Amino acid sequence: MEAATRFIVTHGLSAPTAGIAKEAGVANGSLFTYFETKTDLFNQLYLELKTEMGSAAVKNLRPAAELREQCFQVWRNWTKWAVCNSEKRRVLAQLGVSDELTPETRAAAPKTMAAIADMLERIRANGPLSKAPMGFVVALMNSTAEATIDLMSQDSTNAKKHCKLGFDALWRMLS
Amino acid sequence: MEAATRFIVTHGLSAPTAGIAKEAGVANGSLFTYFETKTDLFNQLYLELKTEMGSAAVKNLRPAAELREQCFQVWRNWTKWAVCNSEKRRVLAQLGVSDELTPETRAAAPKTMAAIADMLERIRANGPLSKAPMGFVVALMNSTAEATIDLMSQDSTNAKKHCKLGFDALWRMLS
Amino acid sequence: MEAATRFIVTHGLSAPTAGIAKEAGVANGSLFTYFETKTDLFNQLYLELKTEMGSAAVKNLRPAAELREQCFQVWRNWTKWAVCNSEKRRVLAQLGVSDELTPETRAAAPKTMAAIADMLERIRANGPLSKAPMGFVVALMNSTAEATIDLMSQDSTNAKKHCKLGFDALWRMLS
Amino acid sequence: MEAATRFIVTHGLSAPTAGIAKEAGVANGSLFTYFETKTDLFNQLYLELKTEMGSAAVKNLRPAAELREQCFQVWRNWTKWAVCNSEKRRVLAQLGVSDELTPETRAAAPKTMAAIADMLERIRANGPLSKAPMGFVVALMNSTAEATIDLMSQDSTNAKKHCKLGFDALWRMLS
DNA sequence: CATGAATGAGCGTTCATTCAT
DNA sequence: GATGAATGAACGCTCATTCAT
Repeated sequence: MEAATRFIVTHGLSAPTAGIAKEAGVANGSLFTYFETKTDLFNQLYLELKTEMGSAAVKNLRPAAELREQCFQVWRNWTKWAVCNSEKRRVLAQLGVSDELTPETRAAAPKTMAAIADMLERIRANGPLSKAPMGFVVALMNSTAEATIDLMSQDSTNAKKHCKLGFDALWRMLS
Repeated sequence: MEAATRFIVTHGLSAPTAGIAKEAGVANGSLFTYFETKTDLFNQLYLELKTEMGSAAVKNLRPAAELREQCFQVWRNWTKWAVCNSEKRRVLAQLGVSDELTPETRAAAPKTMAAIADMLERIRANGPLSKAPMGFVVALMNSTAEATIDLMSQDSTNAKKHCKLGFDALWRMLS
Repeated sequence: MEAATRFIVTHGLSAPTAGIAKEAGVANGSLFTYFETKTDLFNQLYLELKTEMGSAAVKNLRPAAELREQCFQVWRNWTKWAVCNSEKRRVLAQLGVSDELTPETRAAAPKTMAAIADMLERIRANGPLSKAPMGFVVALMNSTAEATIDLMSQDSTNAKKHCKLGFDALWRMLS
Repeated sequence: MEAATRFIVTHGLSAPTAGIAKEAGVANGSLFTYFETKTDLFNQLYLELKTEMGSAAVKNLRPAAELREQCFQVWRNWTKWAVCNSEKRRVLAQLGVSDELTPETRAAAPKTMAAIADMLERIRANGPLSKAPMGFVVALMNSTAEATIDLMSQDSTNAKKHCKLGFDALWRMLS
């Protein structure tokens, strides 16, 4: 899967399975010992990366802390992971918009970020978006994060500042 | 190009050129009279759709009006166009993340929304994002719009309300 | 199709489509311009050969002649065609037992030999097989012909004699 | 080999060796401890089935009995075995026409039915086929048997009657 | 310029066979 | 001897692109 991530970053989702196998140092046929089809590989990879990202985001989370502080912690974790794992993030983005993901995968994806959704739910409840659907709020957070991560990656010297900048923007929206 | 849009929506970016040609009612070979390669078609299509969207967004814009009102007008135009032209929007999204777009195309894309960028520039100047790079602000507006449009499409009965909801969220971020 | 026949004779039904295409002097992809799939090619080829054989068998048939004479004429035509077109016959045999033929093809096959079946029907009516199902009588004739053709091919010097020998055996069975 | 028979019936001769091994309850690699190649397995299987059929056909044969009666006994044995072992018969048929059988196997095959050939030889000697090659007579008997077995299998209620019907047809040819 | 048959490189996948354990 | 993961050649089929008409 690491090999797949590496190879997809440079060759896109149309990367030949043979190339992925080679990158992994195995014969092309061997790939199909582990994944029934290329699509299957993509789906598993997507969930693995998504889960990793979700786990990274909730590290060191103190449930007792203030909501704003909790959220900022998640934000810091999340953006840091994305900046440090830009390949994984890029592949995640590509897979997310591809039409290779099965409905099952799409359905399983939100569960990897359930803890964050819970937190967001509590934030939303008392703010201006109290009547907006959760999906919308999640989408807003997601896309604000994406923009922030892009900015942090482009100008990594000021990464910390940008991180805060993005979070403040998010918080203005939510509360 | 209309045919391409229609066909790509249902078949994805891997749609055979022969299929696009058939949808357009011409011979498969004829397609290559107008576009050197499939990639070329994609690039031209992307710019055309982007331009159309940009033009739609600035319709009826009154430069004399208040900034907030101007921005809301753009927002209404934009989201309405996207809801009414969901096929075009979908294709635009697919092309945007594809690795078929040339650097030239990516460079030319912002110019289609120059008027909006100008407006955004003025809004930003006096707000909390005054020190953030323009690209970041544009990305925020873009992604907020995307989320809003999704919401409006899913629940079109309350489209107007959702449009306002999204705009308010955006405005909170920007000012 | 001629090329397919030639190539299948030497390589069996597992002959690569690329080989068939090359034998035909076209690119491997071109084969699929004419036949949707390899299976499709096999089905069409089967019916073509079967039809050709059926047509050959009923050449110069005089409906006014005695039944025995008519039958002998068919027999002579049939065995001669088979001996002269041993490649086609061999491919026909291979296709006949393969599991590539669709039910449609199997259903269409008897129609190519309808005239012979009619004749056989009249012969059977007054003989010892009057109560046997037509399918059985057809199978008997078929297999007797096969054995005869093999004999004629192996020892072509006495082909004519063998042809008569086979026919007499058939006639003894039928009448 | 039983497993191979079972598996080939449902999957054809292109059945994966892995499938055959699984059906036999052994690891896929183990299959190659007993058979050097897949072709080798096919050849051995063919001879085994052929031998079994030949043995079944000559059961309870009384050399003292009249030729016709002896032949009928063989005929009854043979058709009964084939009807009761339709899987084996089907596989035998598939193997017989496949191009996997080596010349050695083809050469060894007749020996499995030597006793029947002997009997047939004596029948032929005094009949209308006295001058026909033995191979031809064997082929006739074979194919008549095949047709009869098919009929018996399709309409097993009247199996006995069909058996007699087929034998009478054969006998008319031979004597 | 329009056509559409022809091209052939390239892909995902299969499977007989090997071999380290 | 038994295992089953690993192998890699081979296959059927697709499709962007070409070009003679």
